[in-house]
Amino acid sequence: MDVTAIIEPLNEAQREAVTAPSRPVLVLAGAGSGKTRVLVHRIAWLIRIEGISPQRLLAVTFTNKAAAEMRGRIESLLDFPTRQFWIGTFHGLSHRLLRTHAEAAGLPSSFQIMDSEDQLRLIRRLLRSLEIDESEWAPKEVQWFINAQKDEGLRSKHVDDQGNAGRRQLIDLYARYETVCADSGLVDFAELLLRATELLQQHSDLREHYQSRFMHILVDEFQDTNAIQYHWLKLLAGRSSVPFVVGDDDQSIYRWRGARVENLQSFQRDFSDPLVVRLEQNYRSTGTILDAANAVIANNSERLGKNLWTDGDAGDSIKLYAAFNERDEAEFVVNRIADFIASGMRRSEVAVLYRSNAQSRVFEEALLIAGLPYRVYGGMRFFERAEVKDALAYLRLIANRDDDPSFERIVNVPTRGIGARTVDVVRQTARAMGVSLWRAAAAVISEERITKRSATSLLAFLRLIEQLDEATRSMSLAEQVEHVIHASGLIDHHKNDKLAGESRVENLQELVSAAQGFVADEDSELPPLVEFLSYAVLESGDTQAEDYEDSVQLMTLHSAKGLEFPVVFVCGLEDGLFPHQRSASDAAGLEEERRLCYVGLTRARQQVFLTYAEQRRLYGRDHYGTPSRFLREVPQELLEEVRPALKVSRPVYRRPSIDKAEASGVRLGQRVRHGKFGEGVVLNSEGNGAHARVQVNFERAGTKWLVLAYASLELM
DNA sequence: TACTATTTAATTTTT
DNA sequence: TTAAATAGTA
Repeated sequence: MDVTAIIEPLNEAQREAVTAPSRPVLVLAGAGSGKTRVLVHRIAWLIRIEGISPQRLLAVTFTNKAAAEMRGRIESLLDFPTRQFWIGTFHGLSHRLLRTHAEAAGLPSSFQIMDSEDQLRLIRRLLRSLEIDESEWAPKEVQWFINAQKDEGLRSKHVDDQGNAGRRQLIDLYARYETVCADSGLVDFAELLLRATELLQQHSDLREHYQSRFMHILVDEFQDTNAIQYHWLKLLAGRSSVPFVVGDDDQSIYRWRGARVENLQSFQRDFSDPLVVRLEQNYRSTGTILDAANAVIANNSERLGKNLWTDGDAGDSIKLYAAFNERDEAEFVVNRIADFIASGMRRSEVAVLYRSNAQSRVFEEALLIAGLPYRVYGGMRFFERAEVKDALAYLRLIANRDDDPSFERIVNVPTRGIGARTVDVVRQTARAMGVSLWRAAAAVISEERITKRSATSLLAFLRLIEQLDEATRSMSLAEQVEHVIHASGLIDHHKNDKLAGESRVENLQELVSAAQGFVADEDSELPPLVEFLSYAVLESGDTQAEDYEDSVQLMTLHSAKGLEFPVVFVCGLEDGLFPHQRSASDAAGLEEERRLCYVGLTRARQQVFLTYAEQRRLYGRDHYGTPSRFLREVPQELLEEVRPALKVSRPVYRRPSIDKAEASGVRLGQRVRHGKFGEGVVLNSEGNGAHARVQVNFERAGTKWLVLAYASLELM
């Protein structure tokens, strides 16, 4: 392979990035500007032209999907296996480091990973054992707190209580949580990163080893990195590695889970003399779509600045539909989809995007009526299904008896006469003795702390696990799984269930297939089972098994990031829904919503439809919203309002134009001042014209409904 | 222990 | 509205 094959398909900016000399590179890659191509070609360039050994490259992504795609594209471009080459997610690579250096990291060699659900269960159990009322501390909040600290790189001992008693308790819970995890040999997702970072920080020999090994470190979606990930990168890069990061500040939509766009700026400060390349030529969308997206995002401040352009056609105008209510909205969308399909388009070429998952329902119903197959993104993944997790819990307990969450999960699944009282005694004993539930169970039996009958049941459970371990020791992984799902009684348990039993049994059998298809690392000294269990957590599988049927794509704006479709519907464009009410109170939140809108628009290749509903049923109540402010940010000349053919069934309703809604000036989240009640925030509004009313939450006077025409509110 | 009634809370998501 | 979690009952 010569230079031309790598360079030929690139434009000038892409070429500049791909062929950059050995110095830090920051690629600001706009939507649809070929960022994956740049990463893949950069790697090809480094290997083929610079002659760098693949072992000396590290490529990091956020999702397994992105990692797999990159791997695939490198293989097809270079026609060369990428086995020895480190491409993976932050979590996957951290996991690899921790497995390789478990001892140095202070972890048992057979440590296991908890997913968020496991983590939440563990926290719930912790709160219960401390007799902390869940109404005082919602387990979710505690979980959020702990993860947020870890994402910032902080251990419980590092967190400042700021003289706040509530915070002090959270920190205390964090500390106890750390102890429980350590005792059970469990590691949560954030812990993978934090622990790996500490490993590199505390062991200079390892740090230097990896720093000199990885000559080049490539990072995808850099705007999504959080504090610990950035720290991780800096440690791995050291002084000698050359970082090559690709990101887009305008597509940063994960600030709420710790992502720091500022890392883009920090990068320019922390790495000397970086080359900054902007990819602004877009190969995806029509000129009209790009103009609209550029105009919307221009309302954000503190951008690094970018303007997408295309040398393609302007294309069709953007269509706007003002629906009467959410059902009318869905009907409109589905009718349009039917038109597109009638004109020869495939169903999978159309995507319906919305802000929150709850919105999918109405679209699903309408698609069902129209007989159009669809696929909803998100939801339960294979390895997250309850029955699959039960089976995995058996396997985890076989691999590690101290795994308390797994013990709790299956001690009485299927029911074997071990009731809540028995488990309670075991829990208390475990706590008093400072040992795992497994050891405590043995003690409870020998010390006769429970009834004879309970003791028999509990002993039978302990024997079962021991037997499963012994019986499967010489088996292959798949045989092992097969044996466990039968001998544990799980299969029979679900067979008895008439309702959902059949699919559960199928899923358990699917787990055997997954084990069969799992290729364990040849070099690893760990049992394949331990590796498989980690794989199951880190790569929890697809939301749905590949459905081969051509179907309309339904998803949230968040999950649409990185995808593209010829036709895109962005729905529910109402203030309060999109931008979401809960992001409306501060400027940063609003800007993130706007970026989300930008992401939505730039998913489309040919045609964008924007819709909003004047009336929307949410949580059983009708809401009368104003059209989203983002609609007003799309230049009028790019928009074409679509009106439905008049229908008899439709109530006669004066549809306020967007401009009129703007004229009222009162929007959700808007701060207002009232002569008598003082200052407050607009929570809700309904009606129009002289009847328009708004609900305002006043700081001093509480929540009130006011008629706009009389209240004379002052906008702030 | 399993089923039923009641309460509660409700962006966005990957690992 | 509705789904999920919890509390109460047979």
